[in-house]
Amino acid sequence: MVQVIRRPTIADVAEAAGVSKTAVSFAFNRPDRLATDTAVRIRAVAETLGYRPHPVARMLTQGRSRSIGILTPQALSVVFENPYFGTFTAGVAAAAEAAGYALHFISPLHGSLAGAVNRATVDGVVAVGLSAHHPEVEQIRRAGLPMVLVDSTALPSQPAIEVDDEGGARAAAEHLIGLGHRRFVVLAIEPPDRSDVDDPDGVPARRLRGYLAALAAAGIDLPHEAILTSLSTIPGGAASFAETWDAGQRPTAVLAMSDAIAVGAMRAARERGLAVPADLSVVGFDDVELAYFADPALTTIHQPIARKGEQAVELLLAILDGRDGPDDHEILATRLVVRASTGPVPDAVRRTTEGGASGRS
Amino acid sequence: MVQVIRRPTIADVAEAAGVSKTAVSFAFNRPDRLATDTAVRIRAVAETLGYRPHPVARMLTQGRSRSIGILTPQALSVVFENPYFGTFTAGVAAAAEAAGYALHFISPLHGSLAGAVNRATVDGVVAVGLSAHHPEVEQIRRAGLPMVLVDSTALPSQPAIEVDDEGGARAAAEHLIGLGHRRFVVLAIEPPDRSDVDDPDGVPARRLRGYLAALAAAGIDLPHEAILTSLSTIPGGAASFAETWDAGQRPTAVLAMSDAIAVGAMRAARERGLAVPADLSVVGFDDVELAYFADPALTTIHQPIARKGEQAVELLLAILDGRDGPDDHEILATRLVVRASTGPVPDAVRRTTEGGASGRS
DNA sequence: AGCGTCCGGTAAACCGGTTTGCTAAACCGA
DNA sequence: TCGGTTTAGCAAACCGGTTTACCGGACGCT
Repeated sequence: MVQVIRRPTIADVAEAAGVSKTAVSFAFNRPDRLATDTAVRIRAVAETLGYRPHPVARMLTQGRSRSIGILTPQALSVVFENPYFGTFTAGVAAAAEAAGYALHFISPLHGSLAGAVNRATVDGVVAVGLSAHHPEVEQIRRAGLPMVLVDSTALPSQPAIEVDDEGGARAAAEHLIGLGHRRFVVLAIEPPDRSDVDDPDGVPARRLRGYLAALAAAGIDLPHEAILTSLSTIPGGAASFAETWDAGQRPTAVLAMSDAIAVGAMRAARERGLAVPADLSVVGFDDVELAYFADPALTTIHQPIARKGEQAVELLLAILDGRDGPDDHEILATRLVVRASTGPVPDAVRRTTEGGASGRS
Repeated sequence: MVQVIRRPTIADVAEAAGVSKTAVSFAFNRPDRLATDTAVRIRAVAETLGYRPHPVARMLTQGRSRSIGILTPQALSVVFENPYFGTFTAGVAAAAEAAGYALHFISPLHGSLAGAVNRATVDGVVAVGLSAHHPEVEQIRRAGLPMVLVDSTALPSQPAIEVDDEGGARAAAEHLIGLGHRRFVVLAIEPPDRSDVDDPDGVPARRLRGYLAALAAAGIDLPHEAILTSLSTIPGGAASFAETWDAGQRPTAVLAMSDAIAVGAMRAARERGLAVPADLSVVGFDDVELAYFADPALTTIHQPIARKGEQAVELLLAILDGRDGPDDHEILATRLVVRASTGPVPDAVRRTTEGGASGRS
């Protein structure tokens, strides 16, 4: 005969202590409503029974879960490989913990982000990298779940934390132009979802606009084939650079949309006998720890990653508490950090291309 | 007059469709129990009302949350700063997502891990870096929550995924000893909780045992003051090395318990005019991406970080499904990866200390 | 003594779903 | 025509808590 272990319920405790369920509930949540010794006795009984209030039942009555969701358009297993996300999450966690909220990660389960959201027991959501006109976003809004967008242009009615990606990208390109470079290759981030490839609000599109604006201002044309796309990983960046180089393109400077891609490009370049920055300049984006410790240290665009996470949660909590409306948009600044991966265009190249404008060899 | 937006319940849908709550529930969960056209009609009504079943209510009746918890003894904001954790989490997420489970992070809220656990709506827990005899662990077990331990020696009755930390540490020390080093400093990881400082099952203690075993076998004594402790971060490692160096100790080799600490030590060493590995050899632990891209590339002990996360979840799910008992222990291997941060002991030092045994100057 | 308050505690409704009988009508074969 | 089997749908119980409304007794005051 198997001893069935059933978790004790509030009714079990009530019976064992000879009181009502109400009394047990009060003993835990409103001890002032009970005589001190009664409350103590009830808690003692509960302790010996190993009782702990069922969190789900508690949630149901209170209507709050005291946890917030992080919505990612990609599987967590890929997203967490990116150190950028770790830093962002640290910021999110700092603000959430300070307010006593736990973190719940929501990623497309079995391909359906909407389905995952419906399963999730959260009071609100921070969505990262999901554009405002995304169908999922619309569905979540309809479900009445408060949400703050990150890394996506804000809609008027949709709260969001914005970063000046375009300005940062412009600064990156201007830096290289100032060093005399005129043959570029852009290593872009591949959007997680095919449908987002041309999303004008997405981070890739915003950064591309910044690059192109600076290049155009300098009279430089960037041919279509000088824009390569890959996942924001070191291998992804390496593959992109390898593809363009092996196809015969001979850029002197690489505009990478993430530090991971930049480091991958440097690796692929080194494998092809190129010295950075003597033969090739590389500038990344994000300024993660990797950028500082890469060899050579990576020139990149700094953005306040952790701060972004904190702000998103703070805004979300403000909305949850009714302290703030959905129309609060803040734009965080970016800035160029010059390290060792960028330098003047090689003399040999300068002589052959003086006045040239193409990124092709 | 404010329009109060109340989320529609199953009763609202039932009324609007002119059926019972049961019918609505069946329309979603057991369409075969209903006439096809009725089910279709009900779902249409639900759609126009914007109804989605309340996940908490659903959990309550089904008794499952379809999410698993990650228990960390430190605040998430510090834990996520560590790239090691990102990789581990990626492994956890891969296995969890494959099985349709979401991830819920549980960290000590307001200092109480037990309190946080009680709030959490999870089917099971993966606890990282929590020793089996920790009071919190005992409490969770009593609460009947299935749990798998990681980075902690297993108790017979407590399922766990183990890594051969001691063997790895021994290999690290033997590598340096083989290069002729005899003056060491150990940069240890500071346990999150003061009460865990002397936990013999913890990762720091296991790695220290490995170091000491190798040193003892070579007849080398490690003085007490040659063991420094810090958080497992780059600044932490830098501070530790600075402290020991500035106190006058002159080691030729550093045994760092994590790659982050190792990189921090290299940084502090460089600031003090030391060349790695010419003047100082450094070996890390974990083999995170940082180790590969550090300058110089870090010699370290590789452990299968992501795989560890996957295995932990797989074991947990097996227990949840009743497919497996709590007595399944697997020990994952570690191995030395030699890169550029270690080299032979400097000649000058060798001459002066031939036969010496101390880590002091 | 009589009246109003406070104290300690309880019964029952409620949160929003799922699941278990049960019933009435439709269907079916002999 | 009639008993037996499906079929379609419903009422009510249930999950495990919280919260509201109420009640009896002790206390304090005039």
